[in-house]
This record gives sequence, structure tokens and C-alpha cells, in this order.
Amino acid sequence: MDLKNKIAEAAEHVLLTNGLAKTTTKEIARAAGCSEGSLYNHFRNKEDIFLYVLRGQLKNLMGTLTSLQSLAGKETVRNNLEQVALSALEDFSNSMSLICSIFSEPDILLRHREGFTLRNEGPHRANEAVDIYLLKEKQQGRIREEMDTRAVADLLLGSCFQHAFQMNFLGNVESHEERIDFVNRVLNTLFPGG
Amino acid sequence: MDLKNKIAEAAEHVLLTNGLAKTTTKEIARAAGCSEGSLYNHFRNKEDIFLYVLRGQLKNLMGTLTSLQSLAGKETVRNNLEQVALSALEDFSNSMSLICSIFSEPDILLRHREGFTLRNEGPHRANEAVDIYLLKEKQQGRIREEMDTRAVADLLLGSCFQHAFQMNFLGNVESHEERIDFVNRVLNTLFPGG
Amino acid sequence: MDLKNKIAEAAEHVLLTNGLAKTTTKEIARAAGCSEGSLYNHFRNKEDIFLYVLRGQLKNLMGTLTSLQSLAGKETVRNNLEQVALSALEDFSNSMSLICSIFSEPDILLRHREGFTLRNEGPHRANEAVDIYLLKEKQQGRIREEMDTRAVADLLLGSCFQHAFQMNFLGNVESHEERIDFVNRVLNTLFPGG
Amino acid sequence: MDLKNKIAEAAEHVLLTNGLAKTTTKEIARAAGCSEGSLYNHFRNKEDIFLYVLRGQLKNLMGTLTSLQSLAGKETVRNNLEQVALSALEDFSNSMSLICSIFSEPDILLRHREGFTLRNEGPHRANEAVDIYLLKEKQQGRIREEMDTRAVADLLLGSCFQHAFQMNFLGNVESHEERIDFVNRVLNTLFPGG
DNA sequence: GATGAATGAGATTTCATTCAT
DNA sequence: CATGAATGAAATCTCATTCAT
Repeated sequence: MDLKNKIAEAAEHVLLTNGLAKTTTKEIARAAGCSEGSLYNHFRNKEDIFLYVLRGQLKNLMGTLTSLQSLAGKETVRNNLEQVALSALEDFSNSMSLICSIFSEPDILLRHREGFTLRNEGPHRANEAVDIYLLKEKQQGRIREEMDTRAVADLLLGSCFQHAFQMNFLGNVESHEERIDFVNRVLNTLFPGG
Repeated sequence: MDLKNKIAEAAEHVLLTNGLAKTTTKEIARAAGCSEGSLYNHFRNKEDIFLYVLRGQLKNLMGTLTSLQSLAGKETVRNNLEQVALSALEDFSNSMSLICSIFSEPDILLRHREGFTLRNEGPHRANEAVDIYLLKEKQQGRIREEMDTRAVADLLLGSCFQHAFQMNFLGNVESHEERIDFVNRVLNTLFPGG
Repeated sequence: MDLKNKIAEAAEHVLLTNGLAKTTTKEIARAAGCSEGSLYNHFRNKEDIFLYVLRGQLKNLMGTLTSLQSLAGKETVRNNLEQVALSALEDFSNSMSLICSIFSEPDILLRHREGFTLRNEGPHRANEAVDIYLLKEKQQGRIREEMDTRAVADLLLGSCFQHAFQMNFLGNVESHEERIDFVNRVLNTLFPGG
Repeated sequence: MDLKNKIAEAAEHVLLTNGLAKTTTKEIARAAGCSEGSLYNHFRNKEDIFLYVLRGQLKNLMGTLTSLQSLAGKETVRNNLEQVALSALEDFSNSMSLICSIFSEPDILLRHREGFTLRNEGPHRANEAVDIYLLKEKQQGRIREEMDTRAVADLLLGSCFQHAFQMNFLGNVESHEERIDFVNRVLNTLFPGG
């Protein structure tokens, strides 16, 4: 692996462990096993490193959700949504602290907002992905014509997002079973019939 | 108003404007119209100021939600939930950047987590409040016995929370009408019959 | 003496001893007997310190020359010009390295050129001062009507300036007698008659 | 052109554009179209590059002045001195910022002073050159026996040197006409008779 | 001879906190 | 209680130079 990616991985680890505020270039360099000066051979500045890692997280988030698109028409809708929700729960949990951190640096957010939207990288894209999946299922007649698919996506992913947020805030680490339980209660409520 | 609160208000303003990372004691003092030294006559350190402001925000969040409890039995459930959701949307929007900021300083979060839970101040309490409201309505027979009230609360507030997050992330400022529209689509999906 | 002036004096000493390039904030602080952080309570940045010292030097330069204005009409013109030239030689010698240093940072010069000219602080003002002195003498009939006073000022101070430059460049330290000798040869040539 | 000279020219350009303080090896390499490592195949270090360029400038300065020696006995003295002064004015202007820059690094100056004097490269040599020219004219009887030729050289070149310095300091760019005007006023004052 | 990534020493600047007044 | 100058630790970033390829 080249040094650039080694630095990025090290930075990701430090960011998730220590938080953005306590992530120093010295610490990143130590974790990457190189000198501080080397960071600047591969990134323009510390902000660049943060953004590189952040974009990686956002891509992860999208990756799993878009890959679930191919499930349209297979298994049951309910089953597929359970998988979607569980993946989202996990991804949100992993990236929550990093993504939230950007609110502590609104000027960075401001500076790169345009880029995020241009490259379609925002966290909002997850909801769109679920929406699109549901529309496909609707085309195949596997869900009711009247269903507001976007609203369903917002409810499902919204509850997962907030749940992940709260678990992070409270420091709770959920078992897989607990997550399945949460997801099922939510899905049962969204689709009372089954 | 005493200086302590003047400082707290100034700090809140600076925190919401500049973000936690760019909030310096010098800036807080300037905004409060006092000297930097004075901050330390009213707070032990900068972390204390941040926590004081943060707890204020969390109280706000709870305040509006608990006040809506008295609505149980009045108007229609649907109407009340619309008010709940709109209030949540607004409160979440206002406090999002501040509350998320804490993830950039996980050691602060760690240090005060116990206090938050002991004093019942976590952001998760909002969901409990809605749950409790719904339970009251169930007791009065205004909603179905089988309804998983906690799941409904999680879905409703979760979607509002994520929505507020995304609007903040994208820099979108919604009109009241847009918010009403969002809330209605979500509620229509949660309560298909009306 | 307050710390600001202590810092300025220390900076002047370090600048004249080590040169601009080797003048670090650490060294200035050490020479001023304070911490590096203290520098920033009195100056915005290192550039500010340099400019403060530089303007002090330029004022010195002007000071001695304007004070010599009151000599108009007294002693002999030749005698007065000898004093002017000797003072100039000394001032130029002392400030040469500092004033020249600015050419190693053309962007600083560019940034403050307007300020220098607005405040009439440029090194060119010395020549004006001598010109004005000579005009006064002309009004009193002590020098020929046809004399181009500005040209005389430029010749006299120009030769002193370049002489000071060369002595600094070569590392020669002249005795007072050598300077008197230089000045007299120059004046004898400028005013052949006496 | 070999790489060594390409580097030297690039360095000269960067030095005159950005100033010594802002001239980095990276920038020189970029301007020379080679790698930073290559600089060290042709020069021992950055100081070497600077000195190489500086000595080039000093040679320029001397070059034009020594070439004017052959004019002795031709045209009129006054005419020749006008050419000398104009050349000096131009050369001084071009090299001023570079030559002055050395005062920001007195240790470099100290380290190479001996070399400069041994190789007769100092800027003071210009005055000597004019002196020698005038002595030749004196031998041919074209100027008065009593004239202090060295003093004339110092006055003439000194005023040109300071004038060039001031124009550089003030950021004024003179037209050829303005320079001719300056030189003529100075020469008229030095040689009142014509 | 040419390269350019890696280095590490060092420079400037920021900032929370202290403390004498 | 209020002040604000002084501090010193730490953070980011620069840059000349080296060296393996």
C-alpha cells in the first residue's frame, strides 16, 4: 500500500478514536509510521486529510446501499428492507462521529458543500437509494401503488440514523440481536400487515 | 442578567456561528463584553462553558416536547403529532451543530456521559417523551391497542432528526411550508388511514 | 519601559546582528526576556515587529536631517553640509542592513509602500530635507542663485549612501577621521571654490 | 544551454521576482523545469546557487562599466559620463534587490566577503572603473589636472546608486527620458561649466 | 546525471489558563 | 469580582537536503 493510503487509514483510525479536535498531524504521522513532513507530500494540509477520510466514509455509506439495489424483485421486500436497515445502522454507527465532527468546523463544511453536492456525496443520498429501490419494487407490483416511497425511506433510514446517533452519544454498544430487534419493531410498525 | 448568563449566551452565539473548533475564549469574552479573565470567575474552564451551553440546548429540546404532553386527549392525535414533529424539526435544526460538535471531542463526551444519563438529559429523552404521550393517548383509547408506541416515536422523531441533520449539512434553509409538507408526508405514511 | 518597546529594541538588536533572515521570534523573545507568546500581545505578527523597527530607523534618519534645518543662516554653508554629510553617513551605516533587508521580502515592501509614502517615511525624504535646507540658504543669499539644490542634495547624500553601502558590504569599519576625509573630498569637488 | 545555467537563470528570475526570503528550492526547480534533486547535482546547496547568481549580477555591473573604458579620448567627456551614468542607473536598478538581499543574511556575506575582495567582485569596483576612466581622460588633458577623479566617480555613481535604490523602494518605474533628465541635472551640477 | 519521496529540524502562531493589580 | 498581560505548551506547516532507484 502506498504511503498516501497508509496516511489516510491512520488518519481515519485516529479520527474515530480521538475525535477531530484531538486529531493532530503529529498523531497521524505516528500512526502512519512516517514523519509529519511526509503528510504534506501527499496532502495539501490537514483539512485535506480530513476531507479525504470523510469522503471515504460517505462512499462506504453509499456503497452498501446502492449494492442493495440489485435485490429488487428477489426475496421479500420486507426481508430486503431488513438488510438495508441493518446495513444502514452499522454504517451510520461507524461513521457517525466522523460525519458529525464536521459541524464543529462549519467553515470547512461551507467550503466543501458545493463539492459534496456536485459529486453527489452527501449523506442524504442514502435515502434516495432506498427510495429508488422501493420504486423498482413498486414497478414490479410487490408494494402498493399508493405508497409514498420517499416517505418510507425517510422514516426507515431516519429512525436508524437517530438510533445510531443515540447509541454513539450514550456510549452503548449494541449486539447484532439488539439491532435486529430494533429494526423489526420499526419495520412492523411501518408495514403493519407484514 | 448576571454575567454568568451573559457569558453563556455569548458562548452559545459564538458556538452556533463559528463552530466548536473555532470558538475561543477570547471570542466568547469579546461577545460577552467582558475580559477573558472574567470567564474563569464564573466557569472552571472552557469545557465547562461548552457543557453549560450544551445542557441548555438539550433542555430546550426536552422543554417543548414535555410541554406537548398536556395535549393528550385534546384535539386529534394526528394534529398533536404534527405539532410535535414540527417542534422537533425546529429544535433539532437549531441545536444540531452544537450537539453534533461533541463528537469531535469524544473525551468530553466520555467524561460527562454519566452525568447526562443521571440527569436524564440525553437527546434520546425526546423519543421517550413522545412515547409517553402516545401511551396516554392509548389509555384514552384514541389509538389502537396494538400500536408499538416506542417504534412510532422512533420513526417520527428519527425521520425529523435525520431531516434536520441533512438540511444543516446541505445548508438548506426550509420554509415553514416545506416543513409542514415533510411532516405530513411522514405522518400520512405512518398512519395510512389518517 | 513597557514590554512593547523592550520587544522592539530587542528585535532591532537581533535584526542588526543576525539579519532579517536569521531573526526568529524565538530569538527576539529571548533577547527581550519574555516568552514568544508575549510578542503576540503587542504585535500582530513578526512582520509587524519588523515594520515597527524599520519605521523607527527611518525616523532616526529623518530626525537628524530635519534638525539640521535650523542651521540655515548660521556658521558657513560648507560647515553645515559637512555636518549633514557626516550625520547621513552615520545613519546610513547604522540602518543600511535593516533597510536593505526589505528587498529580500518584496511582498512586504509592496504591502506597505503606500503606507510609507502616505506617512512620508521613505528614505528619499532625506534628500528633500537637504534640498529644503539649501533653498533656505539660497533665500538668504548664501549660495548662488543658479545652483540646482536638489541635484546637490542628490549628489551629496547619494555619495554618502553608496559609501555607507560599500563599507557595510566590505565589512570595513571607518574611523571618524576617515569619514571626515571622505566627506571633505566630496564637498571640495562639489564646491570647488570653497 | 546546460542544466547548470538553466538552473542559474531560473534562480535569478525567481530571486528577482519573489525576493531571497521567498525563493525556495522547490520554486527554483519548477522554474528550471527540473527536479529539486537535480539542483544538488550542480550546486552544493542553496547558498551556492544564490552566490552564483549574485556574482553574475556583479559581473554585469562591472561589464558595462569596463567596456566604457575604451571611450577615453573619444566623443566628449561629458557625453561619455552621461553614458556611464545611464548604464549605471540601469544596472543598479536591475540588480538592486538582489544585491541588497545579502544584507538579510549577514553570515553569508561574512563567509564570502574575502572571496569577493580577492576576485575583485565587489560593487565598489564600479567606482574604481569610472575613476580609471577619468584618469585616462586627465592624461589626455581632457579634464582639469586638479580634479579629484575618485571623488567625481563617487559623487556620480553614488547619486545614481541611491536614485536607483529609491526608485526600487518606492516602486517607481522611470522612463528613459526621466533617467536622462536626472543624469543631466547631476552632471550639470558636477561640471557647471559644461 | 536525474529523480522526487521522505525526512526532521525549526519557524510562526494560537490559545486556554493564571495571577498580580 | 473584574481585568488583561504574560505564559508555555502545542499545533500546523515549510523547506533544504538526502538517498535509493
